[in-house]
Amino acid sequence: MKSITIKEVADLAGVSIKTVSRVLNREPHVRKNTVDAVLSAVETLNYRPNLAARALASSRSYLIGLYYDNESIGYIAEMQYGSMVACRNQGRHLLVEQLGGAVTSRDELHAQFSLVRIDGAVLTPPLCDRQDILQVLEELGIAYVRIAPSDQFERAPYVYMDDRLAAFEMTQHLQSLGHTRIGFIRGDSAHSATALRYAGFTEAMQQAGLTVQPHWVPSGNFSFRSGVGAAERLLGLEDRPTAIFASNDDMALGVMAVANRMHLRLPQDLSVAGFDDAPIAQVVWPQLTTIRQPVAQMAAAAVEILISGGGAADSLVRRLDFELVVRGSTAPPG
Amino acid sequence: MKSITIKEVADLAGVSIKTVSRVLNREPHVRKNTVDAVLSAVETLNYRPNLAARALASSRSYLIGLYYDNESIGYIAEMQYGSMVACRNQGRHLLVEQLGGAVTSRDELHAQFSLVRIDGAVLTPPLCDRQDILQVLEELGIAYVRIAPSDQFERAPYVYMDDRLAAFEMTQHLQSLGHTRIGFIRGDSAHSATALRYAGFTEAMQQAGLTVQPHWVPSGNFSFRSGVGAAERLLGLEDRPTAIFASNDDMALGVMAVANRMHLRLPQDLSVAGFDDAPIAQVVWPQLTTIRQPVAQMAAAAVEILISGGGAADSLVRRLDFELVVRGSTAPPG
DNA sequence: ATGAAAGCGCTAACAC
DNA sequence: GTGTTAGCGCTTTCAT
Repeated sequence: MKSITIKEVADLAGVSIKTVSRVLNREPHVRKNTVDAVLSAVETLNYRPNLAARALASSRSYLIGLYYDNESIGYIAEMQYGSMVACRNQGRHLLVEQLGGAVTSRDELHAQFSLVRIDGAVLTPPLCDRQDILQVLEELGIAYVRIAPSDQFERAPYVYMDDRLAAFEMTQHLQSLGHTRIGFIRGDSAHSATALRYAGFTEAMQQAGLTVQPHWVPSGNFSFRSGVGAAERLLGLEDRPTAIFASNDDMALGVMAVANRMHLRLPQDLSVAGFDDAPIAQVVWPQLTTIRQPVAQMAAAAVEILISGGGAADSLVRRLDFELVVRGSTAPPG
Repeated sequence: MKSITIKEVADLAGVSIKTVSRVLNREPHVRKNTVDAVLSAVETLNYRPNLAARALASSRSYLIGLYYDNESIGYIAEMQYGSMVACRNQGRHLLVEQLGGAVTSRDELHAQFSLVRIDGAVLTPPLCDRQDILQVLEELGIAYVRIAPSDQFERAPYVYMDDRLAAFEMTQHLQSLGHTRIGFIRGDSAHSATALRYAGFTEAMQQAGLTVQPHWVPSGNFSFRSGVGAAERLLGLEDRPTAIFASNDDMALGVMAVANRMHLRLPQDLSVAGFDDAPIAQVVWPQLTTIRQPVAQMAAAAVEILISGGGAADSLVRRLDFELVVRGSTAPPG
């Protein structure tokens, strides 16, 4: 499987290999004629540069690493899709690695990042907040972009969406339907999104002059089961809410399960809203009103920042827009 | 970011770089003493070989590619997880690429596989049956392992699970609960699994002396919506079945949605069974009885075959075991 | 059992 | 604008 090298292309085009290299890397100062000759030689020979050789010579690998440690399979998959497409568009390739409990010591992290010299790393939550990882990457001089980090915003480029505003708008949606007794299920307090979404909720409630009853704001941990628990508490109350806004879809599904079991009709007897737009949201009946996160776009933006290699300071932070998706699970009370 | 090279290790260990290379590659004919000296030098310098250099010199890349084109996000994610872990265990890294409608021409496929010279490819369904891809890989001399291919079994190594037997056992499970009127929803006929699962179903029915009513065997396409359609037909019948076996979970959920809407109680009025054990299966109420596919294990096995580089002919095919997962959605009729 | 030398295919630095 | 030369860090081949 002898493959074509730059030398053969140079010979065919009647130029030196350096010129071929120039053309391939889109360097300036090459005559149009020469460029054409080289490109046509590339074409006829069906030449593809050898990535390993390139990497060795230029100490760039043309590989971008996506690192995750997240139980939500759909979230990761969408991240991967977004970053993969962005990589492809930029002539890069995507390396995917899970960085779980197993890889924790500094040495292991070093090994992880030294073996393949990726050109840049995309860190998804919750890895984006792991100090040890950030530090190792900085020590190794590997560029990284964080997705939805929760602090140290100055430290490195990042992309995010406005969780607070999204929760605010969802709450307003419920209010606009006529709900005043609105329950809210908080998520895992370790996630930064939890505080933001809760803030958006309370803000909308206050702005509408509605009280946030403490017993209408149970805490879950983003799991289906925790949604069930929270819903049992909420729906067991005498003055139970007419709408429940769960801060993610899994918990919202827990609420729906409990409501079904209690023979509450959805959405007449109870409106339910979620957050994430997980695939399941369209599968349940009624379909779940939720917030669509621009997950794939965030990943793509991260890759783009990485490849553009810094650039202007204002391009180092990218906010992407969410979308309020109204489906059948929310309706006027009564 | 000057990193440590093999030269420095050799100097510290007092040997030549070739000897270091031997130790690192576990080549024979090195004295125990020398090995120890090298390893300790590696340790103290915290040396990591440069993948690009290795790849260039040895024309191996230490990269495994996982290729997919599948709408089921959970399936892919699990595949990725399985192959990633296997890669990590073998000192390889995983490259993930979607090969959708966009990449179709022979030239594009060539480009796709020539740019990064992966050591091997894992082809997931439905890519495992794409002739053009197989051919390009063969032309380029890239080893590949197919997951659950539907034909040309002699052509290359593959891993699979026994869909027919799984469907057979699920049908027997329903029969053992006392069901005799069992509906079956077929999947997309383009998928090889469809015929296999249907065969398992009919076989179990015949073996139990039960008739397979043609109007009890509607076809879907593996989507939730198609499950809804099929269920509407089945449950609208006068002599409707007491149990429905949908050939994947998404369609089973469609059945459950229709049953709920018709105020049928699950599982008393209707037993529902699925196939796949998607995450959703545990989220719905009642939880879905289904078949757990060894998705991650199949991917891991594929990577292992790839890395072991062929070996004995009988190691080129690996069958992995499914698991019948009985949950709340199936029960005796009545 | 170990080492010296010659590349792998490309880019960087410098000539011209 | 274009070419020449010297590596990048490793493995391979062939000596010893």
